[in-house]
Amino acid sequence: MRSAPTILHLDMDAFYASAEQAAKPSLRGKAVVVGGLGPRGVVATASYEARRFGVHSAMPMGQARRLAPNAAYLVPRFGLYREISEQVMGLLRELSPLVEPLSLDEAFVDLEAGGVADDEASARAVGERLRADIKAVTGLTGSVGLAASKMLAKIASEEAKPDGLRLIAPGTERALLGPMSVRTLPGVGPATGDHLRRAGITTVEEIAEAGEDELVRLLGKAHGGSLYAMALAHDERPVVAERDTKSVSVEDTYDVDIHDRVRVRGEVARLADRCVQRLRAAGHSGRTIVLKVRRFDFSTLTRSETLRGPTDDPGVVREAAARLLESVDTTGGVRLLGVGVTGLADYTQEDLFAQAQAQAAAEAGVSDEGAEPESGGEVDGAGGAGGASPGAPQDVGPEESAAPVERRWAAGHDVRHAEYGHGWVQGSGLGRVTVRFETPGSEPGRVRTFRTDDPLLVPAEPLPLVEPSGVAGLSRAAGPSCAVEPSVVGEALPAGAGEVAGLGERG
DNA sequence: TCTGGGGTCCTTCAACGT
DNA sequence: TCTGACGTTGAAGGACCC
Repeated sequence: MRSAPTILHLDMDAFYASAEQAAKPSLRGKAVVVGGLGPRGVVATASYEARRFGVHSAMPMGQARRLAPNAAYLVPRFGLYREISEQVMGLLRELSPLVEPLSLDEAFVDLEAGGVADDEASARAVGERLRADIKAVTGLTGSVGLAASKMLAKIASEEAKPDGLRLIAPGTERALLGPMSVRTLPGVGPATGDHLRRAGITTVEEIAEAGEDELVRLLGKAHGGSLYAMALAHDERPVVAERDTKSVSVEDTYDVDIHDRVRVRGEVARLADRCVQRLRAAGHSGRTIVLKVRRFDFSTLTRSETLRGPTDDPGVVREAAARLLESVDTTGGVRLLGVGVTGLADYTQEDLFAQAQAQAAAEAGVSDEGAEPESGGEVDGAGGAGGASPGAPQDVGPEESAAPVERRWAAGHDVRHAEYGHGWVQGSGLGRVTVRFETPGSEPGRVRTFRTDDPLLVPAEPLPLVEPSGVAGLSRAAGPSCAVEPSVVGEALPAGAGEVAGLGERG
């Protein structure tokens, strides 16, 4: 363990919900819940106002709605969150080359490696400046934990929430950790927590007292050993800036269980294609295809098949997934299907095959006529199903389709109206869409309702939460006027005042 | 209205090669 | 030729995290 608290853990406060509140002035100070709005959705993030009603992450959305019926319910906008995240990660990288992002809203930073802090005072100063910079650049708050190890820095940031900074001074760790619940330690979830509780262990101190042998007996070598070390505040894990992806997968939970075997096959093929798109976008291929099936009773099973070489061919993945499906009984219905690829490589078997062919041809002194299957020199799709070269997705976006598509307005998404300007979808249904016209820098705006096919209404990109000048907090007064008098089609939706519904999402 | 989506890591067991 | 030990790999499931 290092002797100074120079590991920093940053955790943005209620990130998705805070981003939505920053983007939508009318939601500030209100209960906001972000997550899947379908019948089987769960909460991704709840604002602190919503948490007062008992709403928390991973809670079924139906339960959240019962607890906080008047909260604003929004679908996540990962594009927006990713942009904010990149700004935040940029600030972290100014502190040190060793930044380890854990998710869009969380990261570790090795301050010592950055040469910006080597003792308690300098670490604290860096942490406070970082929080101020994040606020200025994004308009959002983050909590900072500082300690001598990753585990302790994470615990510290948790203690600092919301909008705070906590430093755990070296030498005080054991006393601090001792009375805490075992669930505080990373790697202790509901199952391990129960396991330990049945053995009479509920606090970190009791783990330390039980001894390593007992922990290993209870939880196995790897888990027990690491947990015992953590209980003693020993955590030597380094901050790792670059992590290789190990697998790529996609999965869908269906609003209603699927019973029709033909439909199941179709969904698996569709998921296989989506998975390959993601795989290619990441510049990977993979050798092991995994099919995941969650049945009507929530039992989950996986089937996998390892190919002779890595592939990024949609046809090959589709066929493998279809073969795997044949060994699964889906009578009774399935609620979730997933397709994944592991054993990743950054080349494909087809690449190697082509290389070998080209090499053989060169050595034999023959031209490459006939040996080159595609003009670009890259080989694709031994199965013949693909057609696009790697890195060039063959699917065209829906905007290129000539046929008119029924317009869907997702709750919370940005729109622009030719007359009223920028706003966001507050709800939709029954052929109507309700829009609140406001921007991050404006006062809370007014609500208008339109027909869903109103030609003056178009989807829009999210606006920056803070004016690009970087002068935070000063831009509010100069917000665009939303006081345009209404000449509005239709009336407000029959939802209660102030309620934001996700009607129309997911049908 | 019970229980998302995308990951990582670990454990157990079986098959297989040496 | 048979057998046991051992390591590796693959398959499946479970737990955990954000």
